[in-house]
Order: sequence, then structure tokens, then C-alpha cells
Amino acid sequence: MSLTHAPAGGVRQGSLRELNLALVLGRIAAADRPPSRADLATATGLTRATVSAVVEDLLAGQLVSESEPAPRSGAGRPARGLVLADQGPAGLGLEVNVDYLAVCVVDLAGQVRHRTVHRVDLRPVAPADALARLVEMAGAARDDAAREDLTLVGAALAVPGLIDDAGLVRLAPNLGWRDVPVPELLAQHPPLIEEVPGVPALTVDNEANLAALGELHSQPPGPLSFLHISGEVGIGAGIVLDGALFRGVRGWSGEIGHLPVHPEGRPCRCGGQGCLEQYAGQEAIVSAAGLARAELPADTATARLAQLADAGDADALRALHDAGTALGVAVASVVNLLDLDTVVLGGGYAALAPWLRPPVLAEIDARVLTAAWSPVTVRPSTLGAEAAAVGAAGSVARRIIAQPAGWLARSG
Amino acid sequence: MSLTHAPAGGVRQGSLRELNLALVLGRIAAADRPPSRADLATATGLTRATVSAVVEDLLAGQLVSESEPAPRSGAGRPARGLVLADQGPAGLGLEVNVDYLAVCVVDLAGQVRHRTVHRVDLRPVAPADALARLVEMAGAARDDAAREDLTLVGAALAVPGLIDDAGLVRLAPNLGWRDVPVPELLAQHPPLIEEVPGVPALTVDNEANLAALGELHSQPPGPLSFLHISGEVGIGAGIVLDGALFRGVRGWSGEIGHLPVHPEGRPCRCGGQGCLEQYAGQEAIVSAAGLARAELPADTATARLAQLADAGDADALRALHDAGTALGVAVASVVNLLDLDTVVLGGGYAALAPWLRPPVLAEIDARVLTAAWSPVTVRPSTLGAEAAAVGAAGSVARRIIAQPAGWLARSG
DNA sequence: GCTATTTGTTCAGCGATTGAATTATTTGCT
DNA sequence: AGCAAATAATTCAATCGCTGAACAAATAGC
Repeated sequence: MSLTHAPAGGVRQGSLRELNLALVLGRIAAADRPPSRADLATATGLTRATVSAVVEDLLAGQLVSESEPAPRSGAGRPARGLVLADQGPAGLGLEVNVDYLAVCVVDLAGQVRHRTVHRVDLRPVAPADALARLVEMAGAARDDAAREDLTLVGAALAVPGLIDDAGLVRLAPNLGWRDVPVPELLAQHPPLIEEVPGVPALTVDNEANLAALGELHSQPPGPLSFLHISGEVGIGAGIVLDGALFRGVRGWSGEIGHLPVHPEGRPCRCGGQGCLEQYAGQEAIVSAAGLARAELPADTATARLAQLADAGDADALRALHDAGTALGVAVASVVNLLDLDTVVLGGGYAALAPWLRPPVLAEIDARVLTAAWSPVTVRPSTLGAEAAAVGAAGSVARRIIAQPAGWLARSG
Repeated sequence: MSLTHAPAGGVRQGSLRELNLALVLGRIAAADRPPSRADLATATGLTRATVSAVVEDLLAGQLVSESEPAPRSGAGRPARGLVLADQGPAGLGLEVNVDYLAVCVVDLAGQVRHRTVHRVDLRPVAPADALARLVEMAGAARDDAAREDLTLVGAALAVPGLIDDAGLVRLAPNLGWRDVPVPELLAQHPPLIEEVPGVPALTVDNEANLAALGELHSQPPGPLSFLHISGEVGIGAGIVLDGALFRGVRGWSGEIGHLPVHPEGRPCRCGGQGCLEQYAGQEAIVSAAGLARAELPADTATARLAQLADAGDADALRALHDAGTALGVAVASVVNLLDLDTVVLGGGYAALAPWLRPPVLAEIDARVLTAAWSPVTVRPSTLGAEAAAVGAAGSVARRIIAQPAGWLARSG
């Protein structure tokens, strides 16, 4: 979790410029083609004079650069297009998961500029050791980034578990972590980050949340509100509303894995009964398909399942259909409640989407009151396996775009 | 639904004052004691000079007034307290429900200054006729308000059904309405509203949503995020996140009545199976308690049920317990998903809260993963029967507080 | 080569905030 | 009473950043 934006304070004289810097930079980031200053003026309602002044600041701060004059028809002085700089600030994404460590660097434009994945079973590894290895990988990433004129301005760490406001990992069941003070442990290593006002040096967040953010910022831009479901051993969801992650009162939203889909059904390790995880979790699907659970690596099991289903194996198909139906019941609840029109199947579900999608859609159609007027899209995630690490790094980069003033004050 | 705030446009020169007007007025509205200019300066971070200038505008525009000097200890010139004016702009709230029409006027401070309720079974009444009677009541309310120097600046209408962006009532099953173009029908009557920039003359919204807003603005101030459940014939919910109503992509959020609590259970008129409404809707409870469903008026049936339960009637107690359990399963889903810490039982549930609360809490404890760390409060609504009308009127008044510039521009 | 057109910059003007100085009003102390 | 300290609110010149119009730059079409 992060301690984000300050509560709406007074609008001071200088805030005006801060707001317009963010506004213009945001437009440049959101545009599908490099906009000219004139485009930005009409889009924002500011005068061309103001936009020019703002853009000058952004250029001086290395946040944007002028691109080749875009070919345009008609008369008139040719426009100079503005694009996000491919140097300057960048975000560091870190991920600790059950069977791998991942590190990546994402620049302002959302491009993944560096990526390292280390396959290793982390359940027997102590948290401090796992983080030490992650820091080692991050150091290499920093050096790599520096060679491309990228400065790391913040890091975000993804962990599959419940994280509190201070970054304490309360519980990461599948990792075997409990009350791990991540910020303290990381503070014992030399810092890799150049601190910038407005950007926390380190945030720790739930893997499902960051994967959802990754999806939000993926190219091409998708909807601003959706549900992203990470189907791993546990099932987590990231809820994105109006382009912002919804974290809940304590940051523990999205526990879709424990939605009761059969209230009097199988007991769950959470203490409840009939939780979705018991019917659509990876272990549940694998064992329902009759696969030996000896094949521990999660991605291997998923791949094997897809292989079997592809070959028409009846057990695998039935297991997937049943899991999809259970998932559909939960998704129908979410859609009834939040009126979302897009559901993204991520994590292990992405590879299984061809078989999960039909029963999920069937349940939505049957159970969602408003389905007749507003169709719901269900699609696999576009990001690959380490979506959370990419989302983590991207969330840092996005923070610079949302609050460029801090970075500009630094490089002044 | 309403066509609210424009998409974050450019921050112009004058926006600065607009923003600070809203900021200062908002602080005055949120304060528990009348703040002085100096209090506001420290609270907002603005200088005292700026606050004085802003307050002068607000005083000139009749939005605030100076109260008696608050008794304060210590030396120094005594402060002049600022309070929201009890005259000036006010909101008109309208409600069409199954068995009553309601109209009320709420001032800036959130006080209900006028209230009329007309008990009548509206199912046999044509929509146009129902609205005509409502307009008649509203005319009397307007005259009443004018005598107290209140100006109606907008109206909000609550309807128990699905409303689209344009104010069209797509479906109000219990009222028997379908595709009713409310704004068109109301436009045929003489206007009662003095239009103000930034405040739509009429918005139409779901009853459950507006009831939740009423709860949000009730005194004393409660939490900024909560789930408000309106238990009537149908079950609707209003989701309030960070002090704002969450409406969903198409404005159809909160359909908690159709969350599947027994996926293979009783068929529901929505086409699904095992929806909450079939287990915890008013009709379901009443018939489970063995009460003749001949007693049609909903409030009567609820009152009788409470009476029986109070007297220890076994059937009534069992019916309420079962309904509470079903409700608890649905609430557990919501809490797992959104991590809310407060659930308000409103509408018909308010009176039944003593019996519904225990089973709801039991299900939450059993099924919510994070319940151990973050207790969930379940309490009855503080507003009475016509909560939606009060919430509707209050939402209009709140809009003035959020955007005072429009009103000030009007009054010269 | 000239005109129309569009882009981007320059500059005086202005509105709103700022910070310091000033005035206003009360409490506490002698 | 009288005076100093303390707090509240206002006044005013300075400054920051937006505005609008005029101007310079660069291209297409005739």
C-alpha cells in the first residue's frame, strides 16, 4: 500500500502551474498521436501561450521531447509533435511470487526497458534473503537503466498477500510470509532510488492490484473501469474504477477468492465455506482434472492443463467448465454490484481463458439484471506472466506524469 | 442519473478563485464548530488575507453568515464564527415509491426545511399522473421555501428502478414503470427551479443511491465509505466510496438484490437463480414468517413483523434469522470485494435491524478474510422512511457547496 | 512569387495570492 | 485603571502565472 495524495489542500498561487503541468503532460501521455502545442491548447482549453510556457518547462525537465514533424495535410506551418521522453525518470518494479523473483524498469511512455526474472521456489527462503536477492537484481537493473539515461525515481514491490498502510506484509499465505516488515528489511540495503518530492521511494502492494494497474496502462489503452482477476493458487482481483485502483478502506479490497459461491460447500482455509478459491483456484482445477498435484510449479500445471484441454481431454474440459461456472457466479456478483462492463482474466487464467470464458459469460447472462442492456466483455490479459512487476514499475512512472512538478523542482 | 462534472479541463486563471471558494465553503460545511477565518487559513494552508477575501465573497453571496462569537478561552481578539446560511440556495428532493409520494426541501446546512408525504398506492397510477401530483406537491414546497428566503436551485428525483444517463426510467419493476421519460414529462409543467450554472435543474436517480447519499450527509458525520442497503420489496444498495457515490459504468451499480446466495436455489424474476431477493426481500421474509401476504402496504408488513419478533414469535424470529443469514452471505461478498468497514441497514431493514444484525455479523466473521484485523460495523440507518427524498434534496444542496461559483455568479 | 493558413512566441495587462505591516479587540498582570 | 501580550482580521505593494492580441515562422496552393 501507498500513502498517496495529500488531502485536497489549499490552492496556492503556484498550484496553478503544477496543475497545468500535470494536465498537459497527462494529455501528451494519453494521446494516440504526438500532439502539437496547438492540439493541446484546444484539448485543454488553455491558451496557446500558456501551453507553450508549460511545454517549455516540460522540455527543460526532460519529461517530453519533440518528435519528427508529423505528416499533415493542408497548409500552414508544420506542427512539432510532443512525445514522452525516452530518458529521464523511470519506475522500478519488483515482484516476489511463489516461484519467481522479477525486476523491471518502465519508462514514462510505459515501455519496459529492462526485465529480469529469476525462477526459484521461494517458499523455503526466508523473507530477508528473498529481498536481498531482489535488491541484487535491482542493482543490476539500475545500472542498466543508468546506461540509457534513465533515473529510477521510485520502486513498487508486488507481493501476493495482504499488505497494510505501512508496507507490512500481514499475511502472504502461499509464500508463507507473516508480518514481514518489508520497508525495514529493504532499508538495510544501499538505496537505488533518487528521491523526488511527491513520489514515495518504496511502496508495497498486493500483486493482484498491481497487475490490474499494469493492465490499465497497457497499450493500446483500454477501458477506465474494469475488474482484473489474477487466477493463481489463490484468486485475487484488482478493481479499477475511472482509471484509479480502488483499494478499499484498509487496502484489502479484491479478495474475490473468498466470495462464497456455494455457501454451504467445501470448507476453505480462510475459515469460511464454499469460497470461490475452492472451486476455481489452480489447485482445485488441477485436482478436478485428475492431474497429480505433484507437479508443483504453478505455470507448468497450467500449461499442462491447457495442453490437455486443447487435446480434448474430457476430465480437463469438465474441470475447466466447472471452474468457469464458479468463477462466473462470483463475477456476476461483482458486475451486479459495481456495474462494470469489462472483466480481464489474468495470471494463470489468461492461458485458460478459451475454456473459462464461455461458462463465465453464461453465468453473467443468466444472473446479471442489466446484462440485456449492457453487454459485459470478458477477455484474457494482454500482459504476460510478470504482469504485477510491470504494473508496479508503471505505477511509479505514472506518478511522475500525474505530478511532474516534483521532478521538475529537482532538476531545476 | 446525472450528467455531472465536466471532464477535468484546463485550470484557468479564474479557476483559482473557484477552487478556493469551494475549498473554504467545504471546510465550513465539514467543521463541527463554526470556524473563524484564522481557523480556515490554518486548515486550508491559504493565507489569512486570501481567506478573508474568499469569505467576503461567500458572505456577499448569502452562502455563509457570521455566527455569534464562539466562547473561547485565552487572550486575543475574539473570532467571528462562520456558518452555512439558513437562507439562499436549497435543494428540492422528490420521491416516487410503491406506496407514497414524497417531497422535501433541504438547505445548505443539510436541514430539512420542508417535508410532505402522500400515502397512496401508485401501482395503478400512470407515470404521468404520478409525476403531476408530485409537481403539485413540489409547488407548495417551493412557496413554503420562498417564505423562508430559500431559493430552489435544483431538483433530484428518486425512483426505485434502473435509470439511464438521460433520466429515462428503464425499468422500475415494483412500480410497474418501463421506459418512462421522466425529464420530458416533468418539462410539461411550469418550472419551479431557478437555474444556476453548474447545478442541473433535474436529475433522476435510483432510490437506493439517493438514500445512501442521505446517510452520507446525515448528522453527525459518519464514515466516508460504506455500503447502504435499502431493504424493500426489492433490495438495492448504494455504494459510497471516499465520500462519493459510486455509480458504475452505466449508473447501475448496487444491484445487491441479485447477488447469488444459493446459486442453484429458487428461481428469481430476474432470470437468475438463488438471488438474495428471494431469501431476504420483504415478501420472502413475510411469507417465511407465515404472514398472509394480503397485507400489502410494505411498511405495515414490516411493522407487524417487528411486533411479532419482539413478542418472541418463533416463526418470525426464524424467518428473520434466515433472511439475515442470506443477507450476511451477500454482505460478506461485498466486504471481501470492496474492503468496506461499515454497512448501514436502511429502508425496511432499519426497523428489523435488531434481528438481522446478529446473523449478518456472524456471516461476516465466518467469511471475511480480513475480519480478524478490521472489524465491520453493521448499524441501522439514522434517517427515517423517506431517506431517498431527503438524500435527493441534500445532494442538490451539496452541489452548491462543491461548486459555489455558479451561484455567486448569478446573484451578482 | 504571392496569399492563405496554421503554428508557435512575445508582451503588456490583469486577476488572485502572498507576506508584512497595521488595526481591532480581548485577557491577564501590575 | 493602565499596560503588555495575544489573537483576529484587514490593508497594500509585490509577484506569479494566465490572457488576448499582435507578430514571426513555415508551409501548401495558385
